[in-house]
Amino acid sequence: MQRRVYDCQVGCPVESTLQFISGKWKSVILYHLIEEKVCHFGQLKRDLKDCSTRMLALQLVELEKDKLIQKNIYSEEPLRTDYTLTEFGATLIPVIRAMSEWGDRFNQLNG
Amino acid sequence: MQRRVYDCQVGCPVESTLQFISGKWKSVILYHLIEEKVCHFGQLKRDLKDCSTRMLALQLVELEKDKLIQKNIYSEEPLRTDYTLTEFGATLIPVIRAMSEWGDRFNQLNG
DNA sequence: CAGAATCCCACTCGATACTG
DNA sequence: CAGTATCGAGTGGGATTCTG
Repeated sequence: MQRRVYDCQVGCPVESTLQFISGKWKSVILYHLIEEKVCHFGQLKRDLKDCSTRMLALQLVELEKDKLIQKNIYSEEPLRTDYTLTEFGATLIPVIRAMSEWGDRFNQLNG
Repeated sequence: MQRRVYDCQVGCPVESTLQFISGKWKSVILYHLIEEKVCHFGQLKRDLKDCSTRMLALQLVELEKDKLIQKNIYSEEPLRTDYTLTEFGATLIPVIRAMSEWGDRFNQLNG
């Protein structure tokens, strides 16, 4: 689950952005976090039907490393965790929003 | 270079969008086409420094299959081709724009 | 519930060489 | 110039099992 290496010396802004959101499920995860504010692991697991447990965990780790999301652990039984956007992650809202709006329109036109 | 399989029955709009732009270099190619209107193969090759010839060709084929871009062939010597956005491809401009704007801001703040 | 660890195959994708 | 063809190493990522 390496982040892709884009050459950002040349300063291509799209490549810069991709470094953060190009992971297989990252933008979908961010989308759900934007819509639902707070998400548990199992909930994301259900939302992302085709994403394996392993993949979900890996993507969450990377998003957290990149400071886009924050993981909150509650030491209860049973174990409980949730994820929220950080302030930095929230700066991506316009990007994710643009993607979801395009997808919504596409879905409307194509059933 | 398969397009990724996201479950779009559930209608996640972000997944719908990703079906079109999640290829490794697709959004970067679209970005250059938006900025420069018309691009030749060799020009894109130079712009996308870390993208191999093979990858560039594959991504262009997929973008064309998806009707996002149009390939125009001129039977001259030497061979000449160029690529432009289709109308459908142009509907993605807000998405790509959002990505490039975020990347611009990020690059400013981080050198 | 929320993940980490292992296994392992299919596919990705770069390098190289070739074509019209 | 604008690609295609072939080869092969590397890894992405699913399935499964295990832990606290």
